[in-house]
This record gives sequence, C-alpha cells and structure tokens, in this order.
Amino acid sequence: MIFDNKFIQQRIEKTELLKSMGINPYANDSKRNTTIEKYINVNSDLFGIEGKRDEHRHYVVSGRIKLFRVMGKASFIEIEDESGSLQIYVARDNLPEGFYNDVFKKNIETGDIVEVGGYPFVTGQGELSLHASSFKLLTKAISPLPEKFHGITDKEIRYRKRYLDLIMNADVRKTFKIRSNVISLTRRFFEEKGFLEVETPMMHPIAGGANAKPFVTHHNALKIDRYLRIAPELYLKRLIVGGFEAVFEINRNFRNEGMDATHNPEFTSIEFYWAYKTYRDLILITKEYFTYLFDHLNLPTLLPYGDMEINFANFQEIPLIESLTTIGGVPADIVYDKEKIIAFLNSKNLTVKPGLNLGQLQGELFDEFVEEKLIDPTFITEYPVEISPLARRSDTNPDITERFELFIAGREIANAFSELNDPVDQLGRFESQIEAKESGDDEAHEMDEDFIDALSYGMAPTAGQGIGIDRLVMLLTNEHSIRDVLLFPAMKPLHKDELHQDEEEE
RNA sequence: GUCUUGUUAGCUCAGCUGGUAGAGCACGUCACUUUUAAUGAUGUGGCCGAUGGUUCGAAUCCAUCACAGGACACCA
Repeated sequence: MIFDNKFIQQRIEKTELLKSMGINPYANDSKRNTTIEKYINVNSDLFGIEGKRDEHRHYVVSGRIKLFRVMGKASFIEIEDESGSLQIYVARDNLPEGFYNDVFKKNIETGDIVEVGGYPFVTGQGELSLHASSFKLLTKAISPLPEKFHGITDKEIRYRKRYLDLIMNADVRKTFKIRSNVISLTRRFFEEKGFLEVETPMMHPIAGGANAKPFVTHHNALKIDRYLRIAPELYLKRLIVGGFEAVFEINRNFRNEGMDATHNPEFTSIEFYWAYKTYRDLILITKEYFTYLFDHLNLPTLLPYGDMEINFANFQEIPLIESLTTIGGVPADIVYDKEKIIAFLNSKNLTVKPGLNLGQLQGELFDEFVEEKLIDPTFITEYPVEISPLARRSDTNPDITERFELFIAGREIANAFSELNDPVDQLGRFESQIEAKESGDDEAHEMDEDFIDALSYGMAPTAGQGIGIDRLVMLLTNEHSIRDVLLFPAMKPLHKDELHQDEEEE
C-alpha cells in the first residue's frame, strides 16, 4: 500500500487529530500579504533602530517549515517560500490559550505549509525574524521531508521526484530559473529582431530535417502512423516559401536514440530562418545573441565550466578542413584522400565503417581529433556537402556547403547554413540519402516529395540555424548532465510490468 | 549495446576475512521563553533492490535480473 510507512501513518493520525479539534489541515483561505523576500527587504531597517523591533508593523507570511527548534515554551521555526526563508519566533503566551502546547508542539512539524502573522524583530544573534501572534496550518504534509542537513543527494530520487529535489535544494531552483530566463530572453531577442514566432506540427508524416531515428505513433481515425518530429526545419522553410521572411520556433524535438549526459529523448531547440541572408549573417547574429544573453543574465564573459574556463568574448572561426590540421594535428596531405584517412584512423586504433565517402571520413576525423579541443566558442565552417543534405553549396567550391556548427566546451551548440533552395539539387541530395539508407545508414534523411514540391515554387535565398537550448543552459549553469537542466528527465519505469506494457497488449 | 561502481530505517551513511543489524537526522516521550544542522535524557523504527545458488549459517561469497551513477560505443 502507498501509505503503509509508519511515519506516514503517524502523520495521518496527527491530521485526524487536528480535524477532531476543528482545525482544517488543508485550509484554503490564505491571508498572506507579503513574500519572505519583500519582508526581509522592507524590515532590514530594524538593524539600525533602538530595540531592533517594531510591534506596530504587521505581516502575514507563509511557507513550508524546513527547520523546527522547540525550546520549552517558545520555539524557532524556519519557513521557506519561493522567494526565500525566514525565521519565525513562536512563543506560547502570544498565541491563543492551549494552541502552542496542543496544536503547535504536538501536531505541526517539518514539511507542513503554514501561515504566520506577527511583527518584525531582530534576535539576539542578529537574525531578522518574525514574532508570531497568529499561526495557522495551511497544508499538512503526511510524508516526512528528507534529512535536514544533507538533504537529498540520491540522483535517482532527485530525478524521479523532482518536487522533493526542488523543496530541498535551493540551487536546483536557481538552475531552472536560469533556464526559464534563457528561453524567455531567446524569444525576446528574436522578436526584437523582427522574427515571427510560429508553431509547426509535432506529428510528421515523414520524419525529416535531421538524421535521426524517430518515435512512431498512430492516428486511429486516419489509420496512419505519424512520427514525432525530429526537427521542425522542413516546415519552417515551407513558411519561407510562403512569404514569411523571418520565423522562429522554440519547442521540443524527439529522437529515438540513446540517453546519456548530453542526450534526452525529448529536447528543446530554437530554429530560426531568415530570408535574404546567408550563413555569414548568422555568425553575426549568433555573436549578438550571446552578448544579449550574457548582458541580461549578468554573467561574466569568462565562465567556468568544470575544469575549463570558457571565454565568451573570444569567438573563433575556422573552416573544417583547416581545423583538422591546425587543431586536430591531422597530416595535411591526407585530408582529401579516402584511403589515407582510413589508414590514419586505423593507425590510431579507430575502426571505420566500410563504404564511407570522403565527406563522411572528414567528419570522422573532425569528431575524433578536433571537436573536444574546441573550448572557446568556435564556428567551424565549410562542411563537406555529403554530410550536409539540406545546406546550400558554396558558389566557388561545389564540394563544400555554406554551413557552420558552433562548438563550445567541446560540444556542438548550434548548426546553421545558407539553405539549399535549388529543388533539383535538393531532390538529388535526398536521393543520395536514400542510397545511404539502403546501404545500411538507418539514420539517413528520408525523401520528402512535398518539401521538394514546396521548393519548386521558389524559396528566397535564406539562412537558417538551430540552437540546442538544453546544452546551452548546461554551459551557462555549469551543469554536466542534461538531466540537471530538465525538470523531468526521461527515466526508465521502476517496475517490470510498466516496462513491458506494450508487449502485453499485443 | 559494452565495461565499471552502487542499491542497508523516511533521509544521509557505517557494517573488515560469512555468526542473525548500527549511527546521525527525522519521529515519540521528558526537560528547556532568543535558538541557528539548537541542546540534554530516553524510546520506536529494517523482507539489507529481486530471484536462485554455495554453506550448519549469507547484508556479507557466487550467478542471473531490475534500477541508478560514471566511462566508452552509438547519436555526422
């Protein structure tokens, strides 16, 4: 049974006892008239006042009891609301007859949510507190809180019961406030630039816009399968065809792949598309975006991340092929030779999947020798066309695309390019992706004829970019697991029967 | 998917080469009207993640499974 724990039973008994005394353990008529943060701000003048108290002021605050210190006929408790925590002095003789002994001391405990009225004063130890003259239980907690000093450290409980994590760990609340700010500032930045926020489908007939395995779901009325989107890209470009010139979408993508410190099956990204611009303009707006974020979040441009220090005032730019030799230390004479690249990778004890083309092999070299060395923000440009099925070819070199990825702290943060708007070229790229799929690459891009059709009506020259919000928040909050920046990260079910639900239904 | 570490009271953790379970917090009782993780006294609290095995005897050793953390692989 869910409430068979003895501590919970004990608390349920207290709840019943309170009810029998005419006290509603889940009262609804809160009279709170200030937050704890405001209370502390307004009353900190008492430190400079004779007697360090003002019995003419009166405030009602509420919050969850975090600490409970009884000393005979008086007690100190610490309550916490979203804005902060406050010490309350509760003395027997300032409360109605019998309340202190029979209700407060016996039946109120840590975890309960209470409302306290009284006047501000500073204790002998110098802490601004509230001297209680009224005390009311708002919500009884029948489960006990975790240990008051160590709190809750077990990561599994922290992720599965995020509410407990939020109750016990103030910096977790801080991380998620920063996340919320980042999303809000991102939205504001693009709106101020004249972009239009749009919503495109989450359920796609064809999972396109990225190379990834999709989740499948079923539409009963139409008797067809739908894919949870892996990227919004192809729909946003259709809007550019339609005549919108600057659009963005901040939302979830879903990818049916492994989970680890930087991958969750659902993750948040912003994608934006900007007509009559190129990837050069995207480099500029990306720098501007980071400046905007850092200004509004009051972050220093020199930001610690684990053992690293990232200089956000030092944006670098280097073409991919050049980075292989200058940063990765790959010999310059091999980077255009498939056989030599394979031999080089093998000499480093790295196995290569058979059948990779030159662009893919260059990508392998980059992943292996360059990516993790890019600590300060670095735009890697001029990606091989084979690994960029949606990007526009360079006008001067048909083997490379007008594309960049932004790397920070050894991780990909953004992917951007001048969009391919030649429908015939796009068709050809899709066709070569189909070939790749047939030769075993199950994450190659799908054919999307409707998208080709859209392009055939003419899409203005456009630049588009995606930024991974989760990884960005990780950087800004110095968190090293994506689970620590997701309120409810994906977790395996605890019980086997939940795990094999689908098999039983079949 | 592979390797590795963990899973003991509500929480944080001990428990050595196998001998029948321990602390702190929390909770109960008592004392205490300015404490700061309050304090002092005292008490309650456990299917030692699950299932098998070895053994006279298993929290402890072995195997399998589940979940989690970390690393690697995959994810261009």
